[in-house]
Amino acid sequence: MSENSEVTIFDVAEAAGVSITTVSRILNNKPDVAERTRQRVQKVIDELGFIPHAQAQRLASRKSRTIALLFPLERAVSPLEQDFIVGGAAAAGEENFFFNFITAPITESSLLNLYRSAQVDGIILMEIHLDDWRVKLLRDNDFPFVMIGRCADNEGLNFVDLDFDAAIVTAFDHLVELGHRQIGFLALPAHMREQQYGPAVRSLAGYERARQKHGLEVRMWEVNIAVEDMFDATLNILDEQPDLTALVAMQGSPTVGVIRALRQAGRTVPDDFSVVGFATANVAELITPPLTVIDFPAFTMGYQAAKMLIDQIDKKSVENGQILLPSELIVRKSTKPINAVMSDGREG
Amino acid sequence: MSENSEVTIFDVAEAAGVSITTVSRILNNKPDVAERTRQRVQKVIDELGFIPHAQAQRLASRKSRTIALLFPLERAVSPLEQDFIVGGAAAAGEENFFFNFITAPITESSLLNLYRSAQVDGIILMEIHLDDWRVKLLRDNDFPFVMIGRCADNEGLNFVDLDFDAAIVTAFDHLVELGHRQIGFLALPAHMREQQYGPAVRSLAGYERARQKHGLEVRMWEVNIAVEDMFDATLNILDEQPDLTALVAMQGSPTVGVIRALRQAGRTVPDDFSVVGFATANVAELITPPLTVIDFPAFTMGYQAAKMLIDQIDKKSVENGQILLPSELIVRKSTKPINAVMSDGREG
DNA sequence: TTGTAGGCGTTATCAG
DNA sequence: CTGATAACGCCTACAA
Repeated sequence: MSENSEVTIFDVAEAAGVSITTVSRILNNKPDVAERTRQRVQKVIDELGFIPHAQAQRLASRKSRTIALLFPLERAVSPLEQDFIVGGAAAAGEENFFFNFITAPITESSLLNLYRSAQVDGIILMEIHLDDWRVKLLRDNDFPFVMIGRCADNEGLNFVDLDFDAAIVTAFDHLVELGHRQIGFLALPAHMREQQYGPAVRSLAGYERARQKHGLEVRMWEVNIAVEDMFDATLNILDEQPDLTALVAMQGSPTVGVIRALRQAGRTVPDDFSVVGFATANVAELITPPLTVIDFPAFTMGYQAAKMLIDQIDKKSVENGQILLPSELIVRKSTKPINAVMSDGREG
Repeated sequence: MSENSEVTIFDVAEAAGVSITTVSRILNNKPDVAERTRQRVQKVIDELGFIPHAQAQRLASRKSRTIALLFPLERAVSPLEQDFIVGGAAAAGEENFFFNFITAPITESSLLNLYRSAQVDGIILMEIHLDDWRVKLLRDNDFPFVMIGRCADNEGLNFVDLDFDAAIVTAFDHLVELGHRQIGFLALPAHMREQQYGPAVRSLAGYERARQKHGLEVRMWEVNIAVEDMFDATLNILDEQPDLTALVAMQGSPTVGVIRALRQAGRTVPDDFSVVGFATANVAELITPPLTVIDFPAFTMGYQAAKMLIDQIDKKSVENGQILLPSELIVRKSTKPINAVMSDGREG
């Protein structure tokens, strides 16, 4: 194999005694080539170490074979979502697509330019709001994209999302089954709800459903996604409502703050108090005690979103373009039946 | 602004009454254009909503303005390194470079093809071994790249790495200063050392230095990077050497397994036993008690590597191409002076 | 300061 | 099944 990186399709054609058209056909696995010719040319390609020039291919074919994930760094979302990246890249790699990872803040024109400049064939959007300007823009311009998350109206849109509503109901079902009745809900911060951030709104709806389903009182607080804030909030809450025996929290890994506050307040998890969180397996295992959670399959979500997007780009159609992942409860060591607990929070 | 995405440089030239050369000059901020002309043409560009075709630019200019991070998924490295991605992408975005994130397994030819096919202008390599075939290959072919990590011989190479050797010494200094003398070292697994994985080898060297500096006995074990393995190993170690009062661990977040094992063995951290780990702030805060660590600044490392690579590509030279980050000890709640502890591990 | 002309390395169309 | 030839959209000497 030659080391010459300047070999072009012309050189191959000349050396093989065919036209560049034929070489191009072979490069792109077109059917209309004689098997003998194919083999002869392929041999020359290998001998010369010819590698097609990606940019030239993209210019001529008008396809970039590149997708991008828009990852809004500035919103400082939970590290839960980190695995979207890895999952998306893995899927793109399998399909021989390039995976662009973009963290720069996006504007209307920069978003459109991504397509107009032919840099990408499609985009994965995350941090979706119920009424999302990016979604409108891309849909109106008929640009291929897939959402991780979903809007209020998803007609004709492709997405993969977790069923946050059902997830919260599942969490409450679990606690009620363990005998808990005084259960608090730590919702995402108010500004997320106000901005109509999907998970914030839907988890709240789930809470309402769960509450009514089990006839529970309203015990809900909106808390920032940070260990300190979770810690402080929990102390205050215990102070106000010492009869609580369990909490469900949306905030992911910072839920460790809840457990620390409980310990400081003299409540042991899970003996005196149960906690259900929201996290990937990795994080849940780090927390002490290992956290019973609604699983957050970030890798899978990124993976499926990328696959779906590539389908959309290649085939212009997707078999199932709306994947709503069911919530899966993983019971670890932070929840326990209440019957071992007295109403004052001490062991019986 | 027009919405027509089919506007080309020809249309702009025609509408502005200039040649495409002039338009090109303005697009690329070349100096030799009359200010009046520039403004007139710029106005037309805006009015027409012209966006240069990225692939065409790349083909003609022979530059992709794209860098890639090769992230070896199969080796299942610690999640510490996840933030390399975000840091690298942030830096690339600032420099107007595209950031390709590649997780597919790489071969000699696929690595070379990345350059030969003109898909990328440069690469960030991670998981560097002292004698790394990828490094040799890229250096021999004179392809731009930067390492996160470093080889044994780094002559003429660019990298950003943590000083693992010094880091371990720092950790031991801290413990010795607290009065500890029976200190164990949980090294990275043997296969990493055998494969000459940089951090594995260098942390071991650091351990030897620290041991001799302080006149400590050899108390070293190679342990897998997994909570369970850390847990089991710690129980065995405590059984063998009950006089231990502190451990230094290289494994990152799974070090939580050490703390759990200590608790199970009746040792409380930090009252009866001190632990120093290796982790990012995020993870260290999740562990209970919050872990005293050598900080692992993954975001910064990814960021600096990308900046350095882009420097190398643009200017063909780098001012300081070998960044060895000093180790920074962050004292949290998992270490404590020994004088409060009796030799049998109970409080005095 | 501006324009002309010739690539850049492919793919695609249409004849043969 | 194969081959000219014209795009693809832009950049870059070189000339004016």
